[in-house]
Amino acid sequence: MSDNAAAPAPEVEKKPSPPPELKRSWGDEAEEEDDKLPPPPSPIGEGPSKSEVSELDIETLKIDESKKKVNEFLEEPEDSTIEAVTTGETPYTSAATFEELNLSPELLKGLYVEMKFEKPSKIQAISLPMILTPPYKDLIAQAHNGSGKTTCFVLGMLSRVDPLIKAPQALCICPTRELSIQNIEVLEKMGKYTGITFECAVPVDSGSEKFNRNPVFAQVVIGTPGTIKRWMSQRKLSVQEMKVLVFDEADHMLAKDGFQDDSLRIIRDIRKAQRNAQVLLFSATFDENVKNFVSKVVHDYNQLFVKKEELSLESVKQYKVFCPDEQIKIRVIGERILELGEKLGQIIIFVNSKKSASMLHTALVELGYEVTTIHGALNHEDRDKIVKEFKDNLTKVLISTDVLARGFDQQRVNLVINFDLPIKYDNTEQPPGRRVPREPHFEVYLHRIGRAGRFGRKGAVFNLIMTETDRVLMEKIERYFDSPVTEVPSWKSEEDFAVALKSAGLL
DNA sequence: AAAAAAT
Repeated sequence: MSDNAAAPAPEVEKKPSPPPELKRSWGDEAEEEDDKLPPPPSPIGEGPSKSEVSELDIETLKIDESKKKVNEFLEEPEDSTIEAVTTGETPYTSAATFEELNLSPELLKGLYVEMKFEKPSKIQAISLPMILTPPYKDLIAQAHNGSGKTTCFVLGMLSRVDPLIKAPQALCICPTRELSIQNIEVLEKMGKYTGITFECAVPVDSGSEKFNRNPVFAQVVIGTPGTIKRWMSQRKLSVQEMKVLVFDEADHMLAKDGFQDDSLRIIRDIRKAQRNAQVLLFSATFDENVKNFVSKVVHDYNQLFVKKEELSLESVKQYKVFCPDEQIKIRVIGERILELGEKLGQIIIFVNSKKSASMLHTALVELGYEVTTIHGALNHEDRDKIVKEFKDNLTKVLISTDVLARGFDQQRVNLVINFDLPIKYDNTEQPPGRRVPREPHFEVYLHRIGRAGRFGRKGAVFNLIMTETDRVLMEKIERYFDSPVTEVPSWKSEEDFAVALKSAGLL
């Protein structure tokens, strides 16, 4: 099951010595540490960029006097990107240090020693008091990609668990098995000294999952909707002691074309047993529709939002390349980008369909490039293996469907390629026969490019534009985020790509 | 028409 080896809580150690300067180049790191992740660039949570760190000085949150009031965050003006709305009488004070949060010494040790955190990142400073202060209100929290959302809710879950109660008390639901596993790994690390038990609720391939699995005693459960629902309906997962329910990628989990039905059902069942269970919704994106809907799902809630124009597009340099046909798109990837080989970090190439993934995989392999591919039609074992190889830096180029668009965290990825632009398919309620012009999927676009430039590192995206439709989609994306995408003048020019990557800080 | 999860 999990980490039960509760070491007798040693003294919480003093903060670790200041982190190494992060001036070394990406390539250097990759060569030196084939096996390990490079050290995080900053000790601040999953922290903001370095520049942000130095000026980060979180002030007291305003106490809301009336029913519902908007607190513009009292950061330096240029830094005031997070807007908080609180309800009720509870005053919240932004946490400048982890000590202020009344965490257990064991949990603090995990933060300092295992996670190498020094003080809360901005989103953590603001959201953690809201999560941890009674009465435990629901929360809708939006924050930038790679800004430390995961650590927020993992820390939230760990600190709300009563170590003495050996039953599930916190549940986190994620859209994919990959994200569930990743989140479990964070929880394991952060909670290492707490002795809090956990289990990952994702489907397993073969017969290893017996007909009659044992009831879950783990205190924290993280997994995908189907498996969690099954465990609940089979009475293997008790919700009697449930205190916290987290939805990672909450906008997708509650979207009609996402996991809305499953999610609502799980919320309902938990609330039936525990009326006051706290519901936490986290995502980098909440479009207006979803925002409206989710506000009906949560009860008395606080919220944190970021303007879409300010959502993480700064650290990732965006490019578009016009390619006459599909063959050229493939050649651009091979001859213009993958040729640069060792000079680049890891790369994810996003496609819109499994078919597209297989096609591209075959084509690139035929051209002699080493790539691996992941999508939902592979068996679970293979998926896990491909992700593990990529995370261990054993493979450099990963072709993926949107299964990895959200949340996937691999710090060495600094380049994303959109072989296909993300499209919305849910043009629902159209009169028959009427074709609606294709819309880009803005949220997916943002999530995809958020795979590069994690933690304020440099990153770039190449959007391969082939048809007139692509061109229009690209324009809409630029307009939506109010962020121009630089054109690579000619797909034929190696120089043009080198210039682009240099300017993005990757070469 | 897509993807994902799972039945």
